[in-house]
Amino acid sequence: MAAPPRPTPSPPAPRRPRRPDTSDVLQQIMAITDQSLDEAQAVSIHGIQDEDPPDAQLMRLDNMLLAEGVCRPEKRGRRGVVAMAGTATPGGCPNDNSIEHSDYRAKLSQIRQIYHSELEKYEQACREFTTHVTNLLQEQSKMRPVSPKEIECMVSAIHGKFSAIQMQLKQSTCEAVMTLRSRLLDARRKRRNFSKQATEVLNEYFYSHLNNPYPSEEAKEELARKGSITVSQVSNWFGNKRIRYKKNMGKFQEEATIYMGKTAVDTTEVGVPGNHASCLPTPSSGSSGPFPLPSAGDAFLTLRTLASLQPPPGGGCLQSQAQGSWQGATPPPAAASPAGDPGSINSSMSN
DNA sequence: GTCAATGATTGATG
DNA sequence: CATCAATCATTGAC
Repeated sequence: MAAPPRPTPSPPAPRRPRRPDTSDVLQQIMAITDQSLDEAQAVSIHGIQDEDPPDAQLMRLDNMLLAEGVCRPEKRGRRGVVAMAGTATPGGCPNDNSIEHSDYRAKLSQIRQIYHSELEKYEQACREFTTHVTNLLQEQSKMRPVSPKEIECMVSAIHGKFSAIQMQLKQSTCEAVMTLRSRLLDARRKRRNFSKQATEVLNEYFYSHLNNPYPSEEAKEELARKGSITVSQVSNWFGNKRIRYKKNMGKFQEEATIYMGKTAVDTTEVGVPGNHASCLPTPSSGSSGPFPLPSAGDAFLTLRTLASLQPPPGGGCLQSQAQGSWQGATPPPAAASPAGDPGSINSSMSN
């Protein structure tokens, strides 16, 4: 209340990438043509160079455009893009993202097209202007002596100007790509609800391992496969679930009843049902009896209801499971305890 | 538009 | 590095 707990991260300021326009280019060219020859001469190569050494910057831009797959027109820019797309997704590329990625690729391709057509225009303009100026100088040579050196100087001055413009183009392109990337690829806060199948699988695991809802890496992979999500999504889900369940168990009672009943039925009726129940590895330390049964924590109060709703039909350890100490003050359960296994449904029944 | 649910991110911790 | 806790940001129901 006193102070906002977290300063809102810089708002995603809707920056509009400034794309070089043809009119922009024309203006630049006009600016050049407006210059008297003397002025143009003054801005000779070295003049430009020590004004702002473009080498390093230009190289950076070039590298970046190359990396982004903007350079090398249609020459299989795919590789670069795909590789980059991969890096933007921590822990693998979920099928889910492919939509955004194709969107991204489409837009990137647009940018690439614009970039190349602009570049082409610049180059052509540069060539034309150069010939124009040389012609002019040749005309002048009829009136006065024009040294080849003077021509050379002029030409390089023009090229210098045009490469400065090109640099702007590259810069703008880089900016555009970055913006696009942060919008589409980094999809950080993009959220899509999991499929029913996924939540089902996750909830089943969660409630059947309520005494130790910490799936091992293997279990996470299995869950991820079954729910068609990524392992990190599974981890996120369990992280959220544990906390939210702990915070407000009352709210989850119904859900718990459903899923615990489900798994109980599954396991009691068929033992190992036709499915691959045994494929889901028990939690990292699960099978070896992870939990010292608590002396009835607060979990008991809410879960008592469960117990009455769900009379243990032989797999009656549901409720004791649910009192697992992970809800308590000492969360990290991974430290295997010597205590006997209260009996997770999976391990006890499927064994 | 409001609001709860929920997936993702972040910073702290061991 | 996995997890917790707080928070953000989107979704979907109303």
